[in-house]
Order: sequence, then C-alpha cells, then structure tokens
Amino acid sequence: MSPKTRCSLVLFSSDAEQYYTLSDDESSSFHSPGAIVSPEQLSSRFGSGDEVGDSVSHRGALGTTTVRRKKPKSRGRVKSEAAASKQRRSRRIKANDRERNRMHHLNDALDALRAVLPSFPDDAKLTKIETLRFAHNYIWALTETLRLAEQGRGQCASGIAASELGSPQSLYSSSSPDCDSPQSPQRGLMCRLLESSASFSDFI
DNA sequence: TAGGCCATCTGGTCCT
DNA sequence: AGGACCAGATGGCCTA
Repeated sequence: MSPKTRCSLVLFSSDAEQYYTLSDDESSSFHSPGAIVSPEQLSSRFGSGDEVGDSVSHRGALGTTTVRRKKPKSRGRVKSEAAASKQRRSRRIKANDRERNRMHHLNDALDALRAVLPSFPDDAKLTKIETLRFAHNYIWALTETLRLAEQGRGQCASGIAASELGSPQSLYSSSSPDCDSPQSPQRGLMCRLLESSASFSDFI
C-alpha cells in the first residue's frame, strides 16, 4: 500500500529521514497544510533545547559547583515559564520524532515479514493483523509439513482435492490451526503452496 | 456513508 | 533526564 497523502503540515529537519507533523492549530501559524518548513523556521517556532537552563556548572578541584545566573528583576517568573513551555514543546517534538521512527521500523519489520510469506499475484497487500496471523499459521503449517515428512507419509504434495484447500483467508484467521485435523485448511493451503510457490519450494 | 485500516500525536510508565 | 514502549485519541483515505 502506498503511503497515504496527509494534509497535516510536514516539517523537515536536517536529517533527510526525519520530518515533523504539526496539529492543525500549530500548522495554522505557518502556511497552508502540506507546506514545507525549514529547520530554521522550526527552531524559531519552538526553540531548541540549548536555550533552556538558567544555571552554569563548573568542575574544579573541590568538585562541582553550580553558579546561578542572576535572574532579571522583572519578568523572571514569566520568562522561566516560557522557557519551561519551550522545553516541553522541544521534548515533545523529539519524542514524536522518535515515536514516528519507531513505528517506521516496526512497519519495516512487517514488510520484511510480508516479503517472506507466500503470496499470489492478485493478492492485495496483507494488513498488519493479517500479516501476523498469516505468519503464525504459516509457521504452524511448515512445522506440520516437516513433521509429516519425518513420518514418511509424503502425501501432501499430491492428491489433495481442491475442496480441501479451504479459503486462503483461513490462513489469516485469528483462530488457532487445528493441529489434529488431517484435512485442515492450513494443511490444504500448504499443499497448494508446495505446488505453486517457487519461494516456498526454495525454502523447503 | 459507515466501517476498516493506517499514520501520527500525546501522555503515562518503566528503565537506564 | 531522557529514551523506549505502550495505548488511547484523532483524522485522513479507501472501499463496499
């Protein structure tokens, strides 16, 4: 499935792989939805973490001492609240960025999993839950195939009627495979896979 | 149009 | 303090 176009504002950071998305109220202060904003604009909007902090630490022979900067007599509390707000916003943006990357990595792993699962040309891309269920049942089917092969029965590659194959959707089912049923849909599909899937044959 | 799927944001929690 | 992980909320896109 191709990435869907989103209407939220996308911000590019210095890292080409990273971008930020702002909520509607945030993006409204920039340009129209979908506008690209430079890192300079981003930092001017939210500030950087370096701006936060009102004390300086020194390391000396007697240990670490902290020298507090003189607070301005006026606006002191207002400024610190603003700085704290800026810092929270900065942390939130960083956390959002990490979370986005984390989910991208998770999706990459799901794509990798889809790539090793058998599929047919006319099949639509599996959803996330279908991929996990398919993988679960596929592993079960492989295990069963090996077990039967070890028992020397070898009856799987031929002689399975089409009516026994079951729906491919059955592999996406959330229900556990029926390990005791000799004619389970999973087994039928496994036979179908054995006969038609080159990648699966390579795997075997 | 309702429902499914998805990406993203967000706040909370746990861990280092 | 900051990062990883999680679950809930939200809104967009797509399809029956």
